Amino acid sequence: MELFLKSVSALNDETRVLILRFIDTHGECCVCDLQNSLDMIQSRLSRHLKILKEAGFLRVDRKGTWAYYSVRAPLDSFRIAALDEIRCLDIVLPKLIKISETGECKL
Amino acid sequence: MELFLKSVSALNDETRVLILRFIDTHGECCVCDLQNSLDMIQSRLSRHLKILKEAGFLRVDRKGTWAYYSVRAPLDSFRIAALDEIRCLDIVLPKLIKISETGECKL
DNA sequence: TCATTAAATCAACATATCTTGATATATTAT
DNA sequence: ATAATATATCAAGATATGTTGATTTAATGA
Repeated sequence: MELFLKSVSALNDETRVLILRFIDTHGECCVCDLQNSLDMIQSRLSRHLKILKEAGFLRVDRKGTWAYYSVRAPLDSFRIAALDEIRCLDIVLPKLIKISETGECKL
Repeated sequence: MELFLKSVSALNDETRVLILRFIDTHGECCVCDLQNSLDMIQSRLSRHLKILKEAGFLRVDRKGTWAYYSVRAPLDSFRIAALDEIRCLDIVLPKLIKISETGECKL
């Protein structure tokens, strides 16, 4: 029950659904690119990424000071079903802004 | 997005997961039997049944003063996946107490 | 009509969750 | 070591959600 509710409560927020959809669409993203792309302040984004990670939807790969988040694999059947549903949602997805690669990332 | 979040937030409560699992296991139940079986006060139960119904998981069939709730059919793929997951949860399920049929239902 | 009963709704309070700005931690470069 | 930067965490306030007891609504039967 606990694990199920952890998954469900992670999905129970419009911001997190957007983040999950964004990373699922664009693949591995670092936090500063997510900040720019999604126009979210850092503490807010960091909080939601943590919740999605602890609920089993995302994984992190740290390279130096950067943290790259991507969809965890493999996912169990329920999380796959949830992600499938999220892929079908009619969301206006912001463009990916890759500032991290140009070295302009100064937030 | 709205509909998805409505489904998800309906699942985001231990009480409602229990109710859904109980009705899924025992089939159509009237509110007073649910009160007795699950040992919940009436307003609490009524609230959660309403949320599960509006999220598309349950349907109601009224017969006189009684209201019989059952799992709605057909369910879409996401709700089916959620229900499948709930069926696998290790829950201590209370016994069904059918007071409505013996006419002892006086709460 | 009036009383009874099942179920729904309301109001008040308690608890949980989200947002923000400030602070802390950790890594890299000078 | 020091400074700068990326990310994480904390504290405070605002909003949402759950619980309870009281009230309302609707159907039945005397």
